[in-house]
Amino acid sequence: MDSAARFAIVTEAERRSLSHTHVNIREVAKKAGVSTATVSRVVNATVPVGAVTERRVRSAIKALGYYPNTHARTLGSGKSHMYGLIISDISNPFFPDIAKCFERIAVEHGQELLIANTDYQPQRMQLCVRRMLERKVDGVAIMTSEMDPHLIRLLNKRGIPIVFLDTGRVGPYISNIFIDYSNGIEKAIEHLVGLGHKKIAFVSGPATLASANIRSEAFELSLKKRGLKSAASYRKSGDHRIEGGQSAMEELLKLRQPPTAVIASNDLTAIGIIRAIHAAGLKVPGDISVIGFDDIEISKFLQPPLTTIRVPRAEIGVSAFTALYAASSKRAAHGTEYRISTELVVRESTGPVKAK
Amino acid sequence: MDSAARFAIVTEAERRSLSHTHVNIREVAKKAGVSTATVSRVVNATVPVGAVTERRVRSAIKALGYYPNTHARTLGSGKSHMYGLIISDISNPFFPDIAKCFERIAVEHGQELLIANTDYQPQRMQLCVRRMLERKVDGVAIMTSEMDPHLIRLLNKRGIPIVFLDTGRVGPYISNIFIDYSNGIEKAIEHLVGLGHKKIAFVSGPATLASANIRSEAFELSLKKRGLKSAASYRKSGDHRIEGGQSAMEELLKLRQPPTAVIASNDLTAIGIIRAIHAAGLKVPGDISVIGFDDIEISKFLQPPLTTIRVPRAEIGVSAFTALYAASSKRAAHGTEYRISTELVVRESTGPVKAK
DNA sequence: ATGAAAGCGCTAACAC
DNA sequence: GTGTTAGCGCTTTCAT
Repeated sequence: MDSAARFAIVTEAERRSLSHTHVNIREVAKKAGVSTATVSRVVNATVPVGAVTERRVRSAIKALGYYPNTHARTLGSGKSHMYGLIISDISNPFFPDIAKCFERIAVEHGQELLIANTDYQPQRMQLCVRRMLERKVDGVAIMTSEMDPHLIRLLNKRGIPIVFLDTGRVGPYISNIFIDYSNGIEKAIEHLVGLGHKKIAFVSGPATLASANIRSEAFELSLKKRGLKSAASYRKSGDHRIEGGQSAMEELLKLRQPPTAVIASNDLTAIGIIRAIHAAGLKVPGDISVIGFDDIEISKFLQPPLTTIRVPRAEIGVSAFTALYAASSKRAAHGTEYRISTELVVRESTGPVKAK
Repeated sequence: MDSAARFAIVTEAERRSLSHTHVNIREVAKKAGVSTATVSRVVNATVPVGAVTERRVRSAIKALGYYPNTHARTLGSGKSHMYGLIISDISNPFFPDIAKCFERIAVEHGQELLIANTDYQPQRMQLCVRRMLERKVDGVAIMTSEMDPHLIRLLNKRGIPIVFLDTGRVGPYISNIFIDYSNGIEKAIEHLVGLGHKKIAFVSGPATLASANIRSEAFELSLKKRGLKSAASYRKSGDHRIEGGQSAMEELLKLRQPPTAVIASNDLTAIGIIRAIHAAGLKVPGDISVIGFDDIEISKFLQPPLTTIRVPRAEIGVSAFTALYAASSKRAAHGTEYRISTELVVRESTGPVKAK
C-alpha cells in the first residue's frame, strides 16, 4: 500500500479549491436555504426548529463537512467551553490519571481541557495564568503549590471559577478539594502498631509543597494521638522523587536506633526507601516495613508489592470538573468544598516488627 | 491567615465594576490615546512603533491588566497558535514525557498544546479529530494507531499539517517520526548472545498497535540476521501492560524448554515478565534475563534495575513540535521524515546464561 | 419558527 | 509611524 492510498491524501487541486472555500456557517445556511441564525440554532439546539428545516440544515452540514469554529463561537457567546488545569509536572505519575479523568468528563460535557505545567518553577506559574486568561477559560483547576496570591487575584477578579487541590479555602468563585489524609495515615499507623512497630519514621516531601506539609502534619498528629513519641531524628525530608527517598533512608539507617517502619510522603519516595534498604543488605518487610502514599499504578507491582495510602485520583479529577462546571454554569458565586478520603491498601511491604 | 488575605480575594463590587468593563484592545487604545491597530502592533511586534507610543501603550496595558483575547486573535488572523496532540492514554507512562516536552517548546514559541486521549478506542478518534477541527489547530501530532484514513483525510483536506509517530509515511502536509527500533533491538540481541543466550523469546504488544508490530518485526529480523532460529513458541503477545507481560511469561515458563532470555515490547510488559519469573521462584537475571523497551523513568529503580532499549521520548516531543512548526510557518507543503535512534541501556536484569 | 443585523475583540490592508 | 475600517465566523437580540 503506498502513501497516497494509505492516508487517502487529497490532491493539491482539491485542497486549493477547498481552502478557498473554508466552510462556514454562511455556506451551510445558503446550501440549506435558511439564515445563519437557524443553522446556529440547529447546531446548538438552543431553541426548537422546524423538523424539515432541521433535516435540511443537518444534511447541508454533512454534505459540506462543516465544523463550527470554536473561536468565533467563543467570541460571540463569551464562553470558551474550555477549562484550564495547572499542574507541576505531567510526568509525575500522580497527575496523568487526574488529567485523563478530568478530560474525559469535560469532553462528555462539551468542554475542552487545557493543560499547563509549571515544571515546579514558581515563575512559570505566571505564564500559566496568562495563558488561561488569554484563552478565556471558563474555569481553572490549580494543583500546584506555586500559587502567588497576586496571580490568583488576577483570575478571581474576572470571576473565573477556581478549584484548588488540597490547599486553599473556599471563597467567592473558589472551591477546594479537601483530601482527608489523616484518615489514611491513622489507618497506616494503626496497622504498623498492630504489627508491633514503635519506631516509625516519616520521609516527607519538599517543604515548598503544601500538600506535602499537610501529609507531614497529619502524620505527627496521628502519632501523638496514639501516644507514640515522635523523635525529630525520625523525620527526614525527601523531594517526592525516588532519589530523595533513597538518600533520606540512607540517613535513617545511619541512626543508632534505625526505625523499624517508615511511612513515605509518596510512592516514589517509598521506592527510593526500599531501594536504600535493599542496598544496605536488609529486607522489606523482614527488617523494615515501608508504607507509601498515593498508590500509583506501579506500586502493586513492586517487589514487594507496596502497602500504601491510596489517594483516589480519578475522584479528584471528577471533583475538579464538578466544581468548575457547577461554578461556571449556575451562577453560584460561592465555592464548595469537596471531600475525598484516603484509605490504606495493605500489600506486602509491611510485616511484623523483627524479633530481637 | 484567613481566606481573604490568603488569596487576596476581590470584593464583589470590585468584580462587578471589572466584569462590565472587560478590558479589550479598544480600552487600551483609548487610555493610551492611540488606535487599536497601534496597540495590536505593540502587542504583536509586527511593525515598528514609535518609542514613546510604545511606552504609552505598554503602560496602559499594564494599568488596565489587559490580556489579548486569543479567540478574537485567531478569528482575525486565521492562526489559532495551537497544536493538537492525539494520544491513546496520558496515563501510559510513555506519553507524559513527550507531552511535557512538546508543551514546553510550544509555549516557548507562543503556541498552545491541546491534548486529546482516544483511550485506545478507535471510535473516540473521530471525536478527537473533530475537536481539533473545531479548535482550528495549526497542526496535529498523532501518536495512536487508531487512525482511520478517512479522518486523516479530513485534516489533510484542510491543509492542516500532521505528524505521525512511527506509523505512516511522508506526504503532502504529512511528516513522520521514524524510530529506528532495529538498531536498539540488534544491540539487545548482540548483548544477549554475548552472554551466551540462544533461546530468546519476545513478548509483543497488542497487534492493533502499529508500533508494537514494528518492534516485533524488527526483533524477528534481527534474530535472523544473527542466524538464530525463531521458534513460534517463543513469540507471545502481551498488551503493553504489566498484566499482559505476566501472563505471557507464565505461558513461556510452561514450555518444555523455557527461554533463557526475554525481550519485551515495552517496560511495563517487562515488569510483568519479571514478576512472573519471581512468582515461579526463579531469579532475574540468574535464571532468566529480561530486556525491556522504552526506558520509562521507573525502570532504573526496579529490582533488578532493568536493562532496556531506550526510546528517547524528549526527542520525540521535540521532533513532533519541529515538524508541525516547520510545516505551519513556512509554507512547506511536503512533510519531512525525522529519524530517532534507540539505544541499549545495560543495567542488571541481564546476565550470563545459566550453566546447566 | 425564522430572518436581519448588530456586535464579540482582534488583525490586516489600505490610506495618509 | 499611525489611524481607519472592513472583515474573521459565530451568537443573539429584535422583528416578523
